Amino acid sequence: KYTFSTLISQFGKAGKLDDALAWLEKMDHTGITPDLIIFSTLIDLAGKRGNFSKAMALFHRLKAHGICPDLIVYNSMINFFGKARLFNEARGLFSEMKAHGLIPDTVSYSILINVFAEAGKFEEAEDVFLTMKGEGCLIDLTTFNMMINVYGKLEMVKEAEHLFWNMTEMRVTPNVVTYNTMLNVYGLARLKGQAMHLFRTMQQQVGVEPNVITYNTLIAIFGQALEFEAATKLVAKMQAAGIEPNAITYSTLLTAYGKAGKFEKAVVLFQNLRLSGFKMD
RNA sequence: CACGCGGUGCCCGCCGAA
Repeated sequence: KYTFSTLISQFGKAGKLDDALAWLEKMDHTGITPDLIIFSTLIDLAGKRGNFSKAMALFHRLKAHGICPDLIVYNSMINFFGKARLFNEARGLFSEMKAHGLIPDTVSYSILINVFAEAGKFEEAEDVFLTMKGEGCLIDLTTFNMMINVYGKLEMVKEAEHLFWNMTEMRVTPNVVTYNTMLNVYGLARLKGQAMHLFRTMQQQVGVEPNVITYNTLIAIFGQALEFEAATKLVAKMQAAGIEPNAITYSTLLTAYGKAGKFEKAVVLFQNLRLSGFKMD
C-alpha cells in the first residue's frame, strides 16, 4: 500500500498524470484501497491541467470507495467547478460539504470568492466575503488580496483602501501581491499619482521587493496616461534593479505605444525583440 | 493519546472563445 502510494504521488508530483492514473488502476485491481490523499493529489493534478471531467470522475470514485472527501478535496473541486464556469455546481458542492458536517475554512471561502471574481461576478464575490465575515471566519493575507482586487475591479477605491488599512490593524502584513494589487486598483481608477505614491512607500517596506508584475503594472499605468517615454524608462529601471522583463512587459509597452499613437516605435520594438531572440508568446 | 510528514486559494498586458 505504501509502495503504491509513494509511486503514485511521485508520478503526481512529476506531473505525470497518466502514469499516476495507470498505477491507481493497478492498485485498485490488487484490492488495496487508495487513500484520501492519493485521490486528493490526483484530483488536484487533473484539475490543474484543465482536465475537469477526470477530476470529477476521481471525485466520484473516491466516494464510491466509501471515503469521505475532506475539506481540501472539496476546496479543490469547488475551485475546478469555478474554472469550468459551473457556478451553480460550485455552490452546490459548497453546500454539500457543509451538509456533511465540514466547516468551510478560510481557504474554502477564498476559493469561492475567487470563483466569482475570475468570472467577473464581483458582487457575488463580495457577497461571499460578507458571509465569510459574518460567520466569523478568519480573513488572511490571500483573502485580503483577493478582495482588494475585487473592489478594484468594481472601481471602489475607497473600499479597497479601507481593506488595505484594515489588514494592518488585524496584524496581517501586506506583501508584494498586496502592493501590486493596490497599484492596479489605482491604475484602473486612473489615479496615477496615488499609484506612484504607493510605489514609493512600497520600496520602503522591509521584506517587500518589487517584482516583474510590479513594473508591468506601472508600465501599464503610464501607458494609459499616454506617457510612453516614462513607460520605456521603467523597462531600463527594472533591469537595473535586476528584474528581467518578460513577454507581458513588452506586450504592455507595445500597447502603451499604440495608445499614444506611436506605431513606428511599436514596430521598432517588435523587430528588436525578434532580432534579440526574445522568446515571444 | 499527543505531535510531526504528503494533497487546496491571491496580483500584471494583448489576443482568442462564448
